[in-house]
Amino acid sequence: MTRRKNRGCCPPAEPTPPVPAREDEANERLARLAKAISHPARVAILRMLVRQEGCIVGDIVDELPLAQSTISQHLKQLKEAGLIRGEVDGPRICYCVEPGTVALLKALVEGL
Amino acid sequence: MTRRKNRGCCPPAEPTPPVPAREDEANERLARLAKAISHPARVAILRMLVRQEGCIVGDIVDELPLAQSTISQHLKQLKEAGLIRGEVDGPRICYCVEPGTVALLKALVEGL
DNA sequence: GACATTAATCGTAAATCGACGATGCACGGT
DNA sequence: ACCGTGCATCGTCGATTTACGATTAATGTC
Repeated sequence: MTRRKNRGCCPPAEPTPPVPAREDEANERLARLAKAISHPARVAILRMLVRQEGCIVGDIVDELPLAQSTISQHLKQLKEAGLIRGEVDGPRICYCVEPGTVALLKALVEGL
Repeated sequence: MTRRKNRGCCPPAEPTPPVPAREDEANERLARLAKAISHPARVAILRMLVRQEGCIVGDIVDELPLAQSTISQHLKQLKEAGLIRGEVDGPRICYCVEPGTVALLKALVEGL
């Protein structure tokens, strides 16, 4: 059994950031978040994490037809956008969604 | 008076495309739409068109600190993603939102 | 028909992206 | 203390993006 699920390794979520009042800032924020999910692999990763199916990098590598280093780079981009967070979990690293940022993304898109 | 608004040059909207059933396809679709709004200028343009404030390219060029050719390229990307549509309006070209595609984008993001 | 206006396209340069293999690093286990 | 495992980072390559000025194409006007 190599499948690992629902590790529950990702505690306190940050509060949802507010939608920027100035439109320019909202545009920048939305553009940054959109860019983070502008690649199918990153969307797939985000979905996996939302479903909490295997937040360990190895699980993600198993699911996607990409090299480990490539996955790592996609994770980095998602993390830099604030959409996910990585916690050290023993020798591994557990990624999980940052629900507030996802909520902000939804709000920004809804506000279009 | 150089400001031009609400030309109403954009008739029948296409119906909202369905959210793809297969997750891969949904990921690809979302990634493509996200990429289309992954630049602040394109978000700004989309907002202008949603508000129907000046759908003429000249108006957009006036609003943004970018060269005409650059704006034209951004418009092309939005058009290729299906988010906007351009209609010939005399010597000018009137762009407007494709509401169905915007709705699809909202649905895909909401489904994350 | 000549001309101005409007917007798309072309050509180009700099920066970024996406992918990979190879390497490095931190941690646990023995 | 030494491996082995798991992941990040580095170096590289080709492809794509973003920006601009210059040019071209299409339309309306005189």
